[in-house]
Amino acid sequence: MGASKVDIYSYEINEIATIAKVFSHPARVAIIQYISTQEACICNDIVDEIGLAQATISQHLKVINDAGLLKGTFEGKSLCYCLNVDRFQELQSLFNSFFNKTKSNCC
Amino acid sequence: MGASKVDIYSYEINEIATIAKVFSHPARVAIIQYISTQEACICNDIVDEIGLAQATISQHLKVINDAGLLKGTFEGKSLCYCLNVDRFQELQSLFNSFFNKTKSNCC
DNA sequence: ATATAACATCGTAATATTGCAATAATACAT
DNA sequence: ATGTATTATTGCAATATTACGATGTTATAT
Repeated sequence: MGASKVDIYSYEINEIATIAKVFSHPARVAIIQYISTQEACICNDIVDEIGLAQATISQHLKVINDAGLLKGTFEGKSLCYCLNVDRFQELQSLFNSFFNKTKSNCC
Repeated sequence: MGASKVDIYSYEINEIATIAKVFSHPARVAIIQYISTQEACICNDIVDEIGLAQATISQHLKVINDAGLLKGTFEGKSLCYCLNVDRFQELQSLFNSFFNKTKSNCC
């Protein structure tokens, strides 16, 4: 086992879980936070900033990117990672609408 | 490896990741949503409602409970699982404050 | 053309998660 | 005390995730 039974849940439920998974690792939260603080499109300070190997950071960046959270401009020899604020806010909205509609009235 | 290097991140970052992990599995999202819809404290319909074995549901409930999201009253032979709305809203606030402070100004 | 710099990808080892059957524990009823 | 119903725990197998070194790839600089 070890595989989630994705097919038995609704689209919305899987969507929430997928979003949450992106933020479920501290390295990814740290990367997202760090990227957002940079005024200029600075790149591989991420590796220096966070104490993980370049391959590992790249792996996490892929997960973040797959969620649509990166907006990169590719200039010169260094790629540029920026937060896709529109998408970021979209995820926030999705999460909030899930939270807002989940109100218990028992106990 | 496979173990997250938790010690290299700030408390807040680990907190966000820990919260997100609770919601990162569709079964847990479904359980939380289902519990919230029940007016009375209904219990092990969860197993019938979601298509997983009782042991698996119990395991997921433990994760949800460890996050402080359950408020149970123990009456009769069946335990009662209710959503702890206060804690739920607390998590929502923590998440939102993370999202609100993460605003990119690049690209 | 070669070197270098910055990322991505591959392969692999270690750990975590998911899921279930079997079993234990608990609370109530008889 | 014994039986029954409900939930928890244990043990195990399968898969996923995390992390890193090694190697590719791509774009510039010389």
